[in-house]
Amino acid sequence: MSMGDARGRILFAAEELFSEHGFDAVSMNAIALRAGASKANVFHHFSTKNALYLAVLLRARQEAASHLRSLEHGNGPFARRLADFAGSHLARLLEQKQLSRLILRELLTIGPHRAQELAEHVFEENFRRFVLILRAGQGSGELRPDLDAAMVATILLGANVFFFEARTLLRHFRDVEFMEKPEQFTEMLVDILLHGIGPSPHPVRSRPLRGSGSRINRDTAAAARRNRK
Amino acid sequence: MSMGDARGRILFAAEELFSEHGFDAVSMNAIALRAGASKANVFHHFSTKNALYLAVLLRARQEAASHLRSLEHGNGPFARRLADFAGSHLARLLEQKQLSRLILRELLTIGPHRAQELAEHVFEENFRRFVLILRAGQGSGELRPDLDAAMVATILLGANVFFFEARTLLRHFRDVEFMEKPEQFTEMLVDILLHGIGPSPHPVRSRPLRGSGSRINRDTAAAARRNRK
DNA sequence: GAACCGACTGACCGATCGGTCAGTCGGGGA
DNA sequence: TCCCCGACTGACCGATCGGTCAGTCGGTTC
Repeated sequence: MSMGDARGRILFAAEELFSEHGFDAVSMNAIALRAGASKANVFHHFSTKNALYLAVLLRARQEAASHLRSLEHGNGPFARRLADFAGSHLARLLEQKQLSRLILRELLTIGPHRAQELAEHVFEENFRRFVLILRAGQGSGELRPDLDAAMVATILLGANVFFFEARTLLRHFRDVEFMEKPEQFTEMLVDILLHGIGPSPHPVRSRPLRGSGSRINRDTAAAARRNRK
Repeated sequence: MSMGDARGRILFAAEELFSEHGFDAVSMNAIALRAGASKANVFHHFSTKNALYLAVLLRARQEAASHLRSLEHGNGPFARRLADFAGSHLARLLEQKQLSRLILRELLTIGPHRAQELAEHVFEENFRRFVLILRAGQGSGELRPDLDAAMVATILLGANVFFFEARTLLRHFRDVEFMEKPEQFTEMLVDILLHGIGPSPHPVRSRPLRGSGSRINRDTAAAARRNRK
């Protein structure tokens, strides 16, 4: 929790508050209080409120980029890589929920100009990497070649993001039972995607992902977690 | 633009500003200016800033509920109903982007308590209605019975919401070509879902989803034919 | 006409906002 | 020893915040 230097504590407090309440709802005084510093000291380390916000955002981006870069381990079968990616991505959203919310908030606020910058410098690299995985799957015949790979990527990411951002809502729906089990969500998501994506004339449902029985393998998410560390 | 009474103009201005910048970033003065009224008059019609915000939010909810209720016309084949639902939902997100953003903003802010209220009073009804459509599809054999219907609903809604909220970003990605054509997005989405959802050995592929057998899915139709053999 | 109404306004309130400033303090280099 | 520098503070600034208030105005009712 408490980092040694005040600067770190300020950044941490700002990250918490900004992600929880948004930029305008958080005062520099509140940040200083939570960080255990004086307001003037906050301005000593960060020249303006906006500079502090940008510093927090920068950390979020770097964190996101570095983490997603670690997902490149993939040489296994396509289904496995897909499940790994989906599981890791969702797990990361949930683990770093403050940063995730921060970025989702940004998404709602930014205009076209900042969007382009954000797209090019931060997200496109990861998105493209994912798309390339999918294209590789198409090339090797493990994925329907007529599909738009970016489309598939969008669906998968969208499902994960929606799971994350609407989870406090979905949790209350009678029909929803998977909210407390992200791994199960990932598993079902990949199952659904695969059988829509699979190239074979018959759905590949009978073909096991990892050589176990006909049921969708229950431990892909666990495998993803294992692979990550 | 200009509605007759000042109260209406205030509500309209508030809706614009709140959805664009968020609650805390908008001052009552700004709302009054945009509405062409004095700040005191705004307080004459709405006792507090929060009351005004709630009034805007209430309108958004009612609007959302009434519109989704109009989607219940469904007696056609399952694939058609699914495409209709997805298409209408996405179209509505894009048409009413101010209200949509408003609600997405709320989702990021609310705590568990307000979430429950919001869930029960506004969204669950629509969500459940959609789930029932899916369950009906399962009952009539048009949809894989082993799937969690709520899960399928979440994926579809998530894809649409993500399309909406990330569209300023996605538009800049080289791999993404469908951002300017929501109908094409819906079509591909439903295609992917259907072939993952269809009952196992022979997926039900209803003919054209939308009235005209348009050029739209020459690729996907070809793939469907390929998959069938 | 008098009495009353809701719509509406400008001037004003205390609180809080982001940001500044002069100055205190402790540690390290000369 | 002196000096300097970065971390840090409390007191303070003008601007703006949400909200109040006394009062004006045009229309309706008796």
